[in-house]
Amino acid sequence: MEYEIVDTEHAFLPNWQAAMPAARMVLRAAAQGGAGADVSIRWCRLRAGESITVILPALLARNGKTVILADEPGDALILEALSAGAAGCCNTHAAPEVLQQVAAVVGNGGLWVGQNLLQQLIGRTARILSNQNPASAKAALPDTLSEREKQVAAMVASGASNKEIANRLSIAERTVKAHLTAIFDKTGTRDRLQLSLKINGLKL
Amino acid sequence: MEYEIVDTEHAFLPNWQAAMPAARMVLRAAAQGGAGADVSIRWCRLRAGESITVILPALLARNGKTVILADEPGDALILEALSAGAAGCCNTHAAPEVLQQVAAVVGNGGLWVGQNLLQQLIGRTARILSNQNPASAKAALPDTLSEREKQVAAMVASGASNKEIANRLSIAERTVKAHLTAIFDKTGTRDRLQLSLKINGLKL
DNA sequence: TTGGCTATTGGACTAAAGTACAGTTTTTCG
DNA sequence: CGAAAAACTGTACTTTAGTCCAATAGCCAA
Repeated sequence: MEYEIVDTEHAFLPNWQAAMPAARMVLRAAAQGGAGADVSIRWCRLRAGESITVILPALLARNGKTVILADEPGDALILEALSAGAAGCCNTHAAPEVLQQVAAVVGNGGLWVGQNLLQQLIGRTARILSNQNPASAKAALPDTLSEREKQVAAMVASGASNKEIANRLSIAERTVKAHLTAIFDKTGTRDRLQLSLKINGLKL
Repeated sequence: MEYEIVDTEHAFLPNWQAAMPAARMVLRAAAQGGAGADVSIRWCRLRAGESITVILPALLARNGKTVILADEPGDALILEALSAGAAGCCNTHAAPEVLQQVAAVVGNGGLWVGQNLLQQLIGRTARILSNQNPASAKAALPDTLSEREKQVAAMVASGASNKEIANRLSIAERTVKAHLTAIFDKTGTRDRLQLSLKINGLKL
């Protein structure tokens, strides 16, 4: 349960003190090199105007989870942080209870996302996902595909090779190819990768 | 800190017992009417095949937060639950630690979303927000990849063939293959489709 | 019954993709 | 400068993918 706070100056904010009195304060310069001790969560403060991509990679190379404490957290910033590998991103001046909450979630292997952003994410993506996530990929496929073809298409979209599909469906690899030819034709795709992108909603 | 568990039959599962021994068990029929007491979180079990929209509205009309305990939680189901107003959705048989985690998050006014789904939401929305530009894809790649490799990887992930990549980068197709071999090695993928899924956040 | 659709498979082939081994040039950095 | 990493390319090879032509068998509806 070792916490490490990384910042450009050695100032321990009151809310940090309250949330994690035992945390170790480290200057950002010092945090770059060396093989960090057994830190479970590394809190890195991101000051206004700074870019995540500049400081995050060096931190991720070390052990433990990384949480961004942003002076000016915006949805875009949070998304960027999470995409880049951070386990969470919250306001630098968040209440101690919130920080402890974040620590609990991240410590258990979760990702922390603020409620505002989460609501937005859900609203924005609900329809896309409910129709086009790999699990229910079949639903997103054109009705022109037969049942068997949808089945094969879904497996291709999730990364299976022809041989794997053949084995799992107990049919000849040749048959898989036949289905695929029909699928490419009906869906207007040229190969399995294009098909995957289409099924997964990443391409028009 | 009053917990109420709503189910069709009066069976207290072991993991529930462990996570919240003081919870009150209520049959679904009884939970529909009346002005519930001061319940902070209402856990409602959703059995296999049942629809959320049928049982959730009645529960939301009452006080407290509602969390769905799903026998067969899928991404689509979870989204449906959250969209419909639930504060979280997790597996009926989730470990006690997870349930307590959920309770903590929800109790503090948050929404609880599983990590898988969250990763997907983030990946998708990040792409939407950044308008599919290659920069976002590159950011999602391991920093062990060199600049050129990230460039190639991003193009592969968007569906380009080796020849197309070679033309666009004005290098030999052979060189593209060389980069790909290194990319597969570093990312732990076996072919371009797996790489695409990984980069696009559809696969661990 | 016949025609159409689907599922299945074979052989043969072309085209990509990916690997192995080997090498040169350029860039980066101490 | 000199070492190391990255970028680039070649020949040759194995493995998948995808296509073409052709055929058998089951199911359903006009």
